[in-house]
Formats: sequence, structure tokens, C-alpha cells
Amino acid sequence: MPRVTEAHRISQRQRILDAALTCFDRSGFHRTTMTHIIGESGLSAGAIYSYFDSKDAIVEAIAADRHERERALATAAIDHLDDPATALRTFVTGYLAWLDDPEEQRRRRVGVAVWAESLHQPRLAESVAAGLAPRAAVAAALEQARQRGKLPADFDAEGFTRIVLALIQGLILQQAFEPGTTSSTYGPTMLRMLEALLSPGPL
Amino acid sequence: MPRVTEAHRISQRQRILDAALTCFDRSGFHRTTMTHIIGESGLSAGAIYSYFDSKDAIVEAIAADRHERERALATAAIDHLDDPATALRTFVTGYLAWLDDPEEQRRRRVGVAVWAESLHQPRLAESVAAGLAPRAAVAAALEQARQRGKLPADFDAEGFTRIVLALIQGLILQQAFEPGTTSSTYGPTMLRMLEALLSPGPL
Amino acid sequence: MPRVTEAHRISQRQRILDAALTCFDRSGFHRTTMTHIIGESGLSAGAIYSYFDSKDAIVEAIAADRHERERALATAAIDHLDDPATALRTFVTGYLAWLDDPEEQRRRRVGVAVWAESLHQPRLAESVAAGLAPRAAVAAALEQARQRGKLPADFDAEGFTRIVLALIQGLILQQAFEPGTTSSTYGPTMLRMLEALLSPGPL
Amino acid sequence: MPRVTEAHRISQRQRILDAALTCFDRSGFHRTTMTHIIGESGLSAGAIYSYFDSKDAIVEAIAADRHERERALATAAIDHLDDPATALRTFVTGYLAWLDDPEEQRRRRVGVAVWAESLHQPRLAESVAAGLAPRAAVAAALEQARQRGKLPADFDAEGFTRIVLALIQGLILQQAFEPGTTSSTYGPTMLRMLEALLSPGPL
DNA sequence: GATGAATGAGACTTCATTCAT
DNA sequence: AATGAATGAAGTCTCATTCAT
Repeated sequence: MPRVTEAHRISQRQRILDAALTCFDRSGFHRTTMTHIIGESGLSAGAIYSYFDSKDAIVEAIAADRHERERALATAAIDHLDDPATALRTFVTGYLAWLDDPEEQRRRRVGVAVWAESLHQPRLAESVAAGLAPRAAVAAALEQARQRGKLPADFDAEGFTRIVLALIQGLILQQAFEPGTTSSTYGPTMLRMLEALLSPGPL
Repeated sequence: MPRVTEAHRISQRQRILDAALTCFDRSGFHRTTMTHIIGESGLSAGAIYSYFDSKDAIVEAIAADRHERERALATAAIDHLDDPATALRTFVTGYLAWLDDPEEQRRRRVGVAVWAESLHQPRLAESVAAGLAPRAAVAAALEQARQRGKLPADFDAEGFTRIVLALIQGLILQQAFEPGTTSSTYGPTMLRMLEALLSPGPL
Repeated sequence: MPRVTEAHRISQRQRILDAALTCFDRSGFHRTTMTHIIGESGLSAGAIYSYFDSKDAIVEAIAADRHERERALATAAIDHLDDPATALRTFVTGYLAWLDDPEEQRRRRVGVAVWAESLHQPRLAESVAAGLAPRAAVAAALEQARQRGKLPADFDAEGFTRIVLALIQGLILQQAFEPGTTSSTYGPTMLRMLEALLSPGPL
Repeated sequence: MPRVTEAHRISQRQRILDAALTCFDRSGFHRTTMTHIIGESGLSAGAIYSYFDSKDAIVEAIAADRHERERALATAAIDHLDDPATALRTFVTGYLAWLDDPEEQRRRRVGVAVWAESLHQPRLAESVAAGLAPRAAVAAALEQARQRGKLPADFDAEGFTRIVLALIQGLILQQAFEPGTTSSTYGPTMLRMLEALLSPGPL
């Protein structure tokens, strides 16, 4: 029975991930060396390798964490689709607040690196895919809502969700490039625009 | 000195950039070694280094090329703003076709890596910034159009251009992650949505 | 951390410097590759680089070591200047014995390379300058001795010390070029000559 | 029959050696690349290689030039040994003037690098040895003069010549390290000291 | 368990020299 | 004869990972 508890392991693990995130945000994955992570975490090389098999494993853990959170956020949006307009407004509002949260900004900058890296590393690609998976679920739910008459007959759930996702991703990028930007710059326009798609009419 | 030389230098340079793009697309910047580029290009190490000072310089040249193209595309959109609806339709149509062009898809995948890398390398950040610069110019032009009554009084040029840019970036990402996706999936919805913003009315 | 470590680090460091000295003596700085030093030391590349930042840093450490020793030797000579004749004889005798010491011959041969290199590398130039610095101190001490009447009124301390230094350097060179030469060949003449300068008289 | 004459070849060759000397003085042998020599000389790589087989051959030619000059200087001193005191005075005076000649200073700085290099390259060692050879000849001539009664009975020709040579070499070094030094600092003392050795008496 | 010195493959880059034009 | 683009072996240094203590 370990005298040093499970809780201790979890906190050590988190300490490593926090240190790694700081380093990755500062320098990117490849310019960050294990020595940097060792220094930032205050642990020894051996200690770190008892928690993670490799540097890649740390990257994967960070990616997995992040996509788990996104998955949770997105999934939450599904629940209230009986009233799509309200659901959209709730979702968009929450999303804009999240964009403006400084702590999350660090995570998202590292997330951009994960996107790039995932194009060449299958394990990360899986994480990214898992993070994006809710989009299809939301699309399916919206299509059901449309069939139930909650949305205009010509509403295109697939296109709509892809567009919302593109906006999320694109605005993450813009903020990464221009850290000062806040959602107030584009939030109202974005919301109005998306609402237009929920309303019936010729447009 | 032979007159041929200048053309030869340009073609050699391009040969190197093409080889590097192929390698970067296949493996990413950091997993691509100079040995790979040497092999892919068919030139020798020394020859390559007589065209580029370093591996980083090759990355920068690729980034610069790409953002020069984007700049040109975006700038072209400014010209016809007297008729915003038509200009938008033209721009979006052109953009969607570009998204579906397979050769450009390679470039864009490498472009995603440039985005990530630019967060840690000032020279690339400059390239990216230069590529994004036209957005502000378009915003200014749209604001003038609004003042001339060509757009609704409550039209928000800044927000609009940020949203369009986010869509461009986000859809590039989605296609990088899911190469099969074509613009037909979301193109019509996207166009309709953007047009909504150009029309007056309560929406 | 083990207490052993500090002693261990010092001995490892010395092992590297010894190996490097052997290589430099055998082939010179530039023909000696890190691979040679690695082989001669029995350590790995990484281990060596954890003690020295670069090949140049090893050269600098060797130069610094050597000039520290010389500085110590020369400084020792200052102490007994109340009796200049005895001090000179002691110094010259010690110096001649040092010239004949085979282990020191290796060091001096590498020292010749340091002289040449120092003309182009500021860090080495500093080491060399530090090694030569005691000459001026000795000159000042001799000048004081002259003023106290311990030396002829026309004694030229500056010229004398430069000449003694030139002899030291020149004989080092000659021995490097003709390893068989021993100080008995020129020692007595040298001593007689220098003593002549300490004696009053028209000469 | 070459239309471009032998004189042209000689002048081209000299142009290369001058350029090389400039580069070697500026950066040392090993930091000087053929590209530097090519640039400094204004010739092409191919042209240079039609005059010299290798970079080493250029170094050797420079070393040979220099030692030929020194040989000539030293040999001249032998001629007038019937009157050793005058010969010494003439030689030393000429040598001090040579030390103060700025153009020669460049050559001598490169000469220091040749000394160091000669410890590891047999071809240069030969050049250096040839440059030093006159010392033994002078020693023999002095010994004959001693036997003819022109010098004190206890005069040590071998030791004397080694000491003179050491002074020459040492003062060359000092000047290389401290370019401002002029012979007036030590010349008189040096001359007086050497003359003491030529005079009979207990000293 | 924890440590951190050591490993060593492999990365980027240089540069003396050649040879097709 | 002259050019200078090209070659490619070899150099220095890094860094993820291991394992004796």
C-alpha cells in the first residue's frame, strides 16, 4: 500500500502538466526541452518519467485534457435544443466569455500548436477528433429539432454547425495572434448573424 | 557571367521550396530534417545553403510566399465595394473554390503549422501579420461604403471582417483535419448568413 | 545529493581538460575535433558538454589554467626584491628548471597555440594579458628598489622586465621547436648577462 | 607560348598571397575560409587553384616567403664578424628598426600563427627550421671569432646566439600582443646587455 | 522511490575543392 | 583559360531518455 497516496500522485501529475503547459506556451513543443519542463516543475527527470512515458505522452495528456473540456462545453449545448434560439444565445454567450478568460487563453494558444501537431501525429489527431466529435452530435440534434418544426424547413444543420465551429476556431486563432482582441469587437455581429439562420424567411 | 544564371537561380530556389513544402506537409517542420529536404530536392546540402541561410529561412520563405498570395487575394476584394453584395458574393465564391483546390490544400496544411510556429517566432509572426493586414483595410473600405449608404446604418465593419476572417481560418482548419470535406457542405449557408448582415432590417 | 558529487565534478572536469591538452598538443586546436576529445577522455559528447559550453570554452579553460600558473610564478618573484641579485638568481634558476620539466613542455607547446589564437579571440587575449600582467608589477617593484638604491641609478626597470619576458617567451618557443634543447645550453650565459644589468658601472 | 606572360603569373600569385596575408592577419588561418581569400583577392576560386594546389599550399608559401626574408637578414649579420662589437650593434639596430616597421608587423603577426601551426605540420616546420638555421651558422662564425681572439675566451657562442634569437622571438610576440610598444622601450637596455657579453672581464 | 549524470544518435551547418560551361 | 555553382564529408552541439546510486 503506498504511503504516499493516490492524491499525491494526481497532484504531482498535474504539477508536471502545468509546468509543461507553461513551457509549451512560452516556446512551443519543439523548442521546449525536457530540461525546461524539469526546471519549471521543480521535479527531477526520473520523477517526471515515472508519471509520463515520454515527452510526447505529456503533449498527448495536455491535448486530451483540453479536448475533454471542449467536449463537455459542446455537449452541454445539446440539452436545451427544444428552444434553439435560447440554446444558441446561451451557447454563444458562454463561448464569448470563455474567449475572454485569460487563463483559457494560454491553454488555447497551446491548443493551436496541438492542431498543427495533430496533422502529423495520429494520437493527437484522435484527441482533436474527439474534441470535434460533438459537432456532429449537435448537427444531428438540430436536424431533429428542424424536423420537429423548431427550426426553418430549409435550415441546414450540417452547414450551420460547421460554420459555428469555424467561427470558434477562427476567433481562437485571431485572439492568439492579437491577444488584445476581446469578444465585444465581433460578438454582437456574430450573434445576430447566427440568429438570422434560425429565423424563417427569405432572407 | 551567363545570362541564364538568374533564371536558373530562381528555378533552383523554387525547387528547394517545393521540396521543403512536400516534406513539411508530410512531417511538419520539426520532424523534417535538412537531410529530408536535401533528398527530396535532389540538391546537395551546400547547394541549398547557398540559397537559404538556414532551415528557418526556408520556413520563413514559405510563410512569406503564402501570405503574399493571401494578401493579394484579399486585396483584390477591396476593389468592387461600391456594390458590397456583389463583391461579397464574388469573394466568397472565389474563396470556396480556392478551398476545394487540392494543390492549395497542401499549402494550407503547412500554413496551419506556420500559424502555430508564428506564436513563437517573430519573423513568422510578421509574415502572418502581413497576411492578415488586408482585413483592416477591407474593414475601413466597408465603413466608408456604409457611410455612403451602401450598407445598413448599423453595419459593423470591424466585426463583420473579423467574422469573415474567422470563417476562412476555421474552414481551413476543418479541411485540414477532415480532408474530404468540400465547400458544398457549408458554402450556401455561409453565403446566406453573410448576406443577411448586408441587408437592412431588424433581422 | 551525494557529497561526493562536487569532488566528482572537479575530477571529471580535469579529466576533460587533460584529454583536451593531449589532443591539442598532438594536433593543434583546429585539427582536434570534439570526437578526438571524446575518445581521449572516455566520456560521451553529452557529458563533456555538461562541463563546458563549447569547444572554445575548453580552450579558454586551458588557457586560463596556464596563465594562472604563470601569474603565480611571476608574482612570487616580487617578494624578495630587497636583494635584487638574489631574487634574480632565484627566479632564473626556478625558471630554467621549469623549462626542463617534460610535463610542462606539453603545456607550453599548447601555450604557443594559445598565443597565436589569442591574436584573434578576445577571450584568450584576456587570459594572455592576465598572464603577462605581473611583468608591469615587477617593473614597478624594481623601480622602487632602484630608488631605494638597491639598483644602479641608470637601471631601466621597464626595459629589463620586457627583456626578461622576451627571453622567457623566446626560449619557450625554441624548446617547442627543438624539444631536445635544455637550459644548460644557454642558462649560464643568460644569468651572467642579466646580472650585468644589475651591477653598477659603465659596462 | 602564353600571350599572358610569366610576369602576369607572378603578379597574380603575389596578389593571392597579399590577400591571404590580409585575411590570415585579420582572422587566423583556420577562421579564414577560401571564400574570404577569394573575395579579398578579387579572383575566382578556379583562378586561385590554378596558382596553388590547396589552402595549405598558400600558408606554406607565406611561411616560406617570410623565412626566406629572415634567413637573408640573419645571414647578412655573419659577414662582418671580424669586428663583433660593430657587427652586433649593426645587427641589433637593424633589427629594432625592423620591429618598428608597421608593414612588417602584419607579417610577423601571421608569423606567430605559422610558429604555432608548424608544431603540427611538417612542411611548415621545415620552413621554420630553415628560417632558424642561420643561428647555428652565426654561432659557428662567432666561435671562430672567439678562437681568433676577437671575443673573450669564455664567450659562449651557442648560448649567446640562442639568447639573441630568444630576444628576437620574444619581442616579436610582445609587440604582437601590445601593438603600441616600440623598440625604444627596451632597445638601449638590450644593446647594453648584449655588449656586456662581448666584453672580457669578470662582469 | 527518487535523483541527475551520463548517453549517443542524429540534427544543422560549413567549406575546401572540383568541373561543366 | 576562367568561372562559380555545386559537392558532400565532416564538424559542433543538442536533448530525450536511462539507470547506478
